[in-house]
Amino acid sequence: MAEQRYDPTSIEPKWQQLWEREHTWQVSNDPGADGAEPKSYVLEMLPYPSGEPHVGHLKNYALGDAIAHFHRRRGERVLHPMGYDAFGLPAENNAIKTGVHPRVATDRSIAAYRHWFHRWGISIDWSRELGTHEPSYYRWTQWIFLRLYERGLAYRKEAAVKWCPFDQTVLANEQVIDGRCERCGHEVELRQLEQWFFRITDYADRLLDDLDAIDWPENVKAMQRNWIGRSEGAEVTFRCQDADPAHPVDYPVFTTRPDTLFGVTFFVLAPEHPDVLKLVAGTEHEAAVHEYVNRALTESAETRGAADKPKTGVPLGRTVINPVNGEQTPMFVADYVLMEYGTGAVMGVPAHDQRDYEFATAFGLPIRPVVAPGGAEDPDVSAAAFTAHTDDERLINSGAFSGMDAVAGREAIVGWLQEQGAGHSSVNFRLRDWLISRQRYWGCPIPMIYCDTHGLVPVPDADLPVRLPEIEDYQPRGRSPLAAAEDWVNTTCPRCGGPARRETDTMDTFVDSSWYYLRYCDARNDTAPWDREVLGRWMPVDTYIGGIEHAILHLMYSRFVVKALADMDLLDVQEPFRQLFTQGMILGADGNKMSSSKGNVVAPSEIVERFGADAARCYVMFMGPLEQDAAWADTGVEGVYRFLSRLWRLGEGLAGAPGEAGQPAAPEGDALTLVRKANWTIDKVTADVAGRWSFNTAIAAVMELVNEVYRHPEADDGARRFAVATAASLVFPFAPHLGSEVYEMLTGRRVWTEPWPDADPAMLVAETFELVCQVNGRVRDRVDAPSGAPGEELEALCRASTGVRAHLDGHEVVKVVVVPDKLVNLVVR
RNA sequence: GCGGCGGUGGUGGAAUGGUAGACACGGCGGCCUCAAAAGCCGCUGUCCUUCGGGACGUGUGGGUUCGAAUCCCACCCGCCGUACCA
Repeated sequence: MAEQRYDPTSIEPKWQQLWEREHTWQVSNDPGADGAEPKSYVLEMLPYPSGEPHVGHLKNYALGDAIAHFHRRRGERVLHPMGYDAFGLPAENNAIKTGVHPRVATDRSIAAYRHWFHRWGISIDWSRELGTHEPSYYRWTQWIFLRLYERGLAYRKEAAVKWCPFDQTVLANEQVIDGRCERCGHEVELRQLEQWFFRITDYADRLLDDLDAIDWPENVKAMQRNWIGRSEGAEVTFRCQDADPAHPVDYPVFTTRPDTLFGVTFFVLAPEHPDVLKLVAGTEHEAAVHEYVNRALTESAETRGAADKPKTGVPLGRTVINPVNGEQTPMFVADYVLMEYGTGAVMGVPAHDQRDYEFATAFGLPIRPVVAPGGAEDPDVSAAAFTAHTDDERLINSGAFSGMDAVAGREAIVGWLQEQGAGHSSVNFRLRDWLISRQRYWGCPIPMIYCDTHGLVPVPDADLPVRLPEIEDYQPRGRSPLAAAEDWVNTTCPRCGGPARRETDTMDTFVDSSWYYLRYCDARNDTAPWDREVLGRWMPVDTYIGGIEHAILHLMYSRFVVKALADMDLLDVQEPFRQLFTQGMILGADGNKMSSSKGNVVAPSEIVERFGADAARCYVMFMGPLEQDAAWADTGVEGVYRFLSRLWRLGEGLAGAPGEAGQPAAPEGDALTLVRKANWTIDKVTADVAGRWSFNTAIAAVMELVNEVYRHPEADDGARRFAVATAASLVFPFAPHLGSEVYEMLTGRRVWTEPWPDADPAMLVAETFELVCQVNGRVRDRVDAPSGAPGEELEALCRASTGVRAHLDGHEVVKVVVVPDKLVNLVVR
């Protein structure tokens, strides 16, 4: 007889075809008559279709699939859909290079992704598939834009914006990394342009506060908190009278340290501050200030932003009045003050702020300490003083406030300012509004029209979608390529019918992906983006899985959009993603990030062809903790393949009399050992998958069970069959084809219709256990002891063991610690 | 600076105050074979050993505890995020 071998190339297509034919993973929006099954919405971040999927995708979707399968078999109605984030720059840049329409290249990639998701056996409800570039989808992206516009949450304004000279488009703050374009790495420039924004800053407080209510990794929450950057402090008004005594001008500043107001010795405006040039017009300082401002404005964000750069600036020859003591304080312009944060003006307190200290030192300005430990009169004003803080910080040199505790002093000073009308407590955020317009072709058109008579007019809902026109030339030229599509641009005003022009910018693709998980709930609705009631049956996403790189951008934008839609009474959740899981990266075998230039890229297609989808999937789950980065090892896949082969061969050897794979009634000897091990495995895998997402140890447990079956070839077939069927059942979420195959061989049934097994509590305990015998906390022996034996009995067994007796000689036992069913520790002197 | 995470065999990792190193890779030995592949079985933290066992061992130094990889304090190193944010 020829030896049978595990052959994934015949097993896997068989099950894939069956699942496709029977739409096995399709789920209805109708919960059914009883409606008793709890829902579970399991979602992996949708892919950007480019070329073919890589191993990171394999891990992402294998991971989510295991969760989806597990929940289904625990009796939940699971929504597990798929779509494509199809608009975006890479396809467009490729079009510029090759002349191939971005839609053609994108659809080709989508086909490849779809193919591989089938080939990997991912359990997707394909009836809800979508692409964000389809008019049936982006129609509703535009619809959402219009709703935001109506609420005043989408608006146009001119602002200094980040411009990528290579991609020829503006970028959101979040898309600028270290002063460079997130996509192409080119240094960004600042440009004064009129652009579309979403008013995400209106939601800053809620975006911050609601983080406490969601089950997300701490580092992601921390990153979002950081990005939102809430600072509590005060706004304080400094008045400038000497520029034009008849018309004094007030300059408010934001400070987190109002308690240091008496320590202000200078006052600084950002180079971009609109009043800088006005203040020096016609004075001896004008030339120097002009030169300084021009240099600052042309400097790249990266150079200017360097924190270790020495402080520079020039005096304005003007003064402002410090409201707390009436002092005339000299004004400067300096590039360490940023126009985009606070008011673009800063009060300089060199004794209590590192940057102000550096500036004061460079310009010979006085340094006046106003807070000191214990109220000391002559405190340290060196740089070291910034980091040394004590519990007892008191105000000094602060007029009537001197002697007060710093915290109380802060409140007192703000209260006084408020009475004088010179300030008030205030909260400042780092978060800026979301710049969403892009001067590029391959995106969702912004549904707005410019009419000569009526100005900005929204496209009526009935006219949606505003379709992306066909164009010949994708080359960006500082304005949207859409502007060249004259037939499309020229339209009529929806209000008066007069000649009008369309908005030619497209939306940031993060707008497309900020709501796709809502559309899945009701993906084929063509009268509305979703039915609110249907949405209510699925949202929020219970488990969201993706890479950490979206910690800020996508996840913050989605949270904003959901909150805005909730405020419009269009849906009923405040947060889109209840639980978030961020998976670690798969690195190349050399431990580096995979990249074609390093030649360390692992193509999942090759792995799947050589070892099968199940082995590939199991391996990426087995590599280590899912949230951790891990380096690829070919030998690791082989090891997992070996394990699956062993399981398959066991199933093959036992197949023949299906239907008898339940737990044997009264197993003994080897059979009992196997039945116990199987139940232990059920318990372990269930806890590892449900409780702590520890898939590597779950798979290891099934390996142990398989090894145990090999170790007991003489056990009766009933017990072996039970153990092997259990292994197949438990491995199914990770290796769905093999799990299905082996389970069917043994039982004739489909494993995914079987409920997730429950461990038999009676089989989780044995009549004896290995008692660990310790002396002074060190293991000296191990003996068999009856389970549930009383402490005295365990102590006696421990004292009697040879290993312990050798260490008891001539010593007095002063204490005995007994851990039932585990160990005895004798403490001796 | 600030915030988050981590440091365990040759390697990936396991161990949520109770047997450190599960499982897997790699390595060594054996069986099967004419041979190989595949497969199966055994050994594999370090050092010492009279072969019974013993000592040491989870970044470093302290502490708490009968007992610490795990908790506490201090420090060293690494990774990730963020930063002239007033």
